[in-house]
Amino acid sequence: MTTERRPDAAASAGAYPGAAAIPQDIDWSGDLPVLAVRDELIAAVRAHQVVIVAGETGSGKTTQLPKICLAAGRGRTGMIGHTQPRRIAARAVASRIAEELKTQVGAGVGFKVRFSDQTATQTYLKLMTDGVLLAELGQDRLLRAYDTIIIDEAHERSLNIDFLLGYLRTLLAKRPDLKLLITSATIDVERFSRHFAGAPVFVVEGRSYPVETRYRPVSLEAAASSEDEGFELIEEAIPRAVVEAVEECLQHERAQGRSARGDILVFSSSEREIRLLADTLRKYGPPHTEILPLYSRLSVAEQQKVFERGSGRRIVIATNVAETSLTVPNIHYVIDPGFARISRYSYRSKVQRLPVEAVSQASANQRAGRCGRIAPGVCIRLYSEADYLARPEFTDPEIRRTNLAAVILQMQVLGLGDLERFPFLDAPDSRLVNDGFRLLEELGAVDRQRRITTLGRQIARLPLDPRLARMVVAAAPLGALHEVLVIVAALSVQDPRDRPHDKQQAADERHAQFRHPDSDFLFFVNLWDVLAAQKGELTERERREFARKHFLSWLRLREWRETWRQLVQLCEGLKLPMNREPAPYEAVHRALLTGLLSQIAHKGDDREYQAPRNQKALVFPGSVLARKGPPWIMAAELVETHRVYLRLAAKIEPEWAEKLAGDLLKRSYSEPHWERRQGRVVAFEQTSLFGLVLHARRKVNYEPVNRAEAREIFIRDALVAGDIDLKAAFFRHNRELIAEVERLEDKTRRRDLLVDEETLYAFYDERVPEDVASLKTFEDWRHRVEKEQPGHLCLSREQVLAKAADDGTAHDFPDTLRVAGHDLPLRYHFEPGHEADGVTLLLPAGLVQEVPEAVLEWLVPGLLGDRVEALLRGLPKALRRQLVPLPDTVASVLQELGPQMPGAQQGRPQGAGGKAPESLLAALGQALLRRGVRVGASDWAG
DNA sequence: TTGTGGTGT
Repeated sequence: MTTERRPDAAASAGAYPGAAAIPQDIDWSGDLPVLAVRDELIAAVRAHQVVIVAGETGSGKTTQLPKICLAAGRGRTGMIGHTQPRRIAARAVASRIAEELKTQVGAGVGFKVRFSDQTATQTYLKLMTDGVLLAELGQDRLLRAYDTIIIDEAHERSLNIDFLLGYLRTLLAKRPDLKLLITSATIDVERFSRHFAGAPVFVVEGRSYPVETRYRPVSLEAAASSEDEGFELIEEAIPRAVVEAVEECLQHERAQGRSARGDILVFSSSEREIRLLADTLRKYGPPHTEILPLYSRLSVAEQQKVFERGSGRRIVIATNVAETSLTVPNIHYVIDPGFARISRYSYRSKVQRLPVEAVSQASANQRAGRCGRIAPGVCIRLYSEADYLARPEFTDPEIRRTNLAAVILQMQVLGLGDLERFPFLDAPDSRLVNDGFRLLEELGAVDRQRRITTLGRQIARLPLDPRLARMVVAAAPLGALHEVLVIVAALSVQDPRDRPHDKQQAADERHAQFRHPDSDFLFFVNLWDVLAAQKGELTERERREFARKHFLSWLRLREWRETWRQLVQLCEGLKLPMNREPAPYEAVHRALLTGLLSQIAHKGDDREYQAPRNQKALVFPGSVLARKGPPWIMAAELVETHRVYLRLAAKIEPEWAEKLAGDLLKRSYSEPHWERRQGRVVAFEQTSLFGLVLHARRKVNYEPVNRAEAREIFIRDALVAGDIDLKAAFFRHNRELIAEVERLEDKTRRRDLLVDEETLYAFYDERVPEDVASLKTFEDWRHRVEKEQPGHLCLSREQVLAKAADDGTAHDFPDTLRVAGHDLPLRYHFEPGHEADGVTLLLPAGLVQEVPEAVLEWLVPGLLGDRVEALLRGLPKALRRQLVPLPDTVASVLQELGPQMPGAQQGRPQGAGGKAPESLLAALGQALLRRGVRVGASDWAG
């Protein structure tokens, strides 16, 4: 780790001690192509602010350019900063150049990568990763620590490089004293030149041997009949073609009469395909040949085999790791099927995809170049020349195919303004930019106006993916910072688990003891606890042994620990308190969920999960949840390969997501209605997040949702309909008033006496304030208002009566009927067709015998008219005709019948005990007879 | 039933 640190560069620009350490004489020995143009380069550096140097591997540009800069007088007012895409390269280049300049690494020449700063005050040449230079922008906006900057391997076009090239272009005007050198493979250098106002380009020969390219297109005859051509190609046709190509290499070697065997490098697109090719080659390939897989995730020991020279011939089957990151020694032949997995972020599905694609011409050439380093080589391409020529010249730069949230956030912090106008070499797709902002908004790092928030600044200060940084910030208040830092550190380095192909089961068994049944994340916490406990107890040797036995990569464990340590320090700076007690599951996972809101999924049929935006996904088979499948999960990654996989997952409760989602949560309401028991208006709420329904039908108080509508429902269904438990005088009064009118309606067999509901609604609507929509708010208001106006809510008789009812009602429709000396209650009901329609005498069983039927025929005075009219209408036509106009006859007959009603003299009908009453039909018959119409008993209908 | 390769305040 760091021993010395430079003082603040900007403040000490005048007192830069590196210049004094620069050697007087530079050793130019060594036979490197770049030295042929050394003097021109020195002159160019002096004359131009920007110089582009294109050269292939072996040109010596990486080691000689810094020296050329020194010779051109650079490094005198600030360091020469020299960036590399990879840490390993930064270290290696630093030690090579330190040796050539006869200084020590960490003295005149230093390097700085994550976790290791080997620079000193006298350092005049600083190797670093491009990520480090970017990070330094935070403290040193004008890069005053440097008077020269070399961006190496610019053709790789990583996000870091593209950002740096854009930033440096803006910086050149502000720092006229700054020199910039850009090196690249000999591809597309004109683009770089144009980007920097026509900077001069030097093309330096690589020192490599000629490579003969042979095109051997894969025969797809066998695949033609297959339904899945891609499958056929990868599973059968390519392995077959590779076997043939290997044979061709061996034939070539025999024809050359070479004594030493040459190794063969086969490019492959994935671990799976490597296995497939390896199996095929072991079966059908040449005997006595070592087959070596090579890919980044391979354990260190297995990778190391590639660099240990064995005795026999070797065939190395490698992913793209061998195209840029690792140089496989002794390669005379390259076999290139022409495919690679390319990471592409889909702004539409918000998913990282890893499709297998045909590689670009640039990539194919880079692959071919891998066999021309020690001798003339042969590259066999398993595709046609026409295919090659039809391919894109260059691989899409990363900025065109990745999520841009981190870059956007960085630019916001640096105040670089509008990303759309930033001078990128290739402008990012605006849809990717929008999606980057969308993610930042989801994380709360920017607001709706896309301005960075306080939270965003905290996130930006952590050297983490924004999602992971968000988790860290959330963890402290939840008392789960310790666990979350352990997890986040693990997620930001390579998985420390080794899983050698031939010992998969053993590895899985060893790893199983650290598993948590519901969460892949807690694996890391469990493992961490065990490793932490060992620190005081076991020697390093014992701990290494433990790691080995448990299929854990010591190197990656160290990276994990160092990342964690760095994060712990930063959290202290951010004043995020560390928990001492272990955090419960919920706290840890709520914190994680803050960064993974758009990566939740809901269990569907079978093992399939429904992920956001209507996507089907599967839990990655290595997860503890792969078999179990709880209803709701979140995943650290959502990657599409053969399927969409949810990798590193944990069980969650949908309520956690609901609470965290804020404005992202969509709520819809249905069926708002009054609930008497709750005394309020409720509705069913449906919540959803990114199209996933978190809760389908939850009963909620509707008042805060839509107060106006809730109030209307409250007035209509509670106050007007009377469906409310109110012990209030006004309410009893109003109910009684309404009941009275309703009784009147029943008696008079009409439905137009009570005012309609709208009128009653209007009455309350006028009085009840806007903010009253429930029993409680209503009562609170009523108690206040009735102190001033006690009758404020009382309806008057006029207000409930639609028309004035006549005053004869009490006589015409008595409430009781006097029968056999008893006042018996009468019930009125107006509902034609109903059993109880009309008037009903409630007769105790004991009195049944005492009531003459004749009494009942007469009904009550108010109904007698209708009854008589009905009887007359029921007469045979011949009789009826003599009674027209019927209404007149009814009116005049009633005049006579009225006084004859039972009990009419006393004002009340009478039953047995008085004079026996005459039957209605008899009385009516008499009345009609007086009008000259004789009605027989059989003439009465029914 | 399984993922290309890097980088960091």
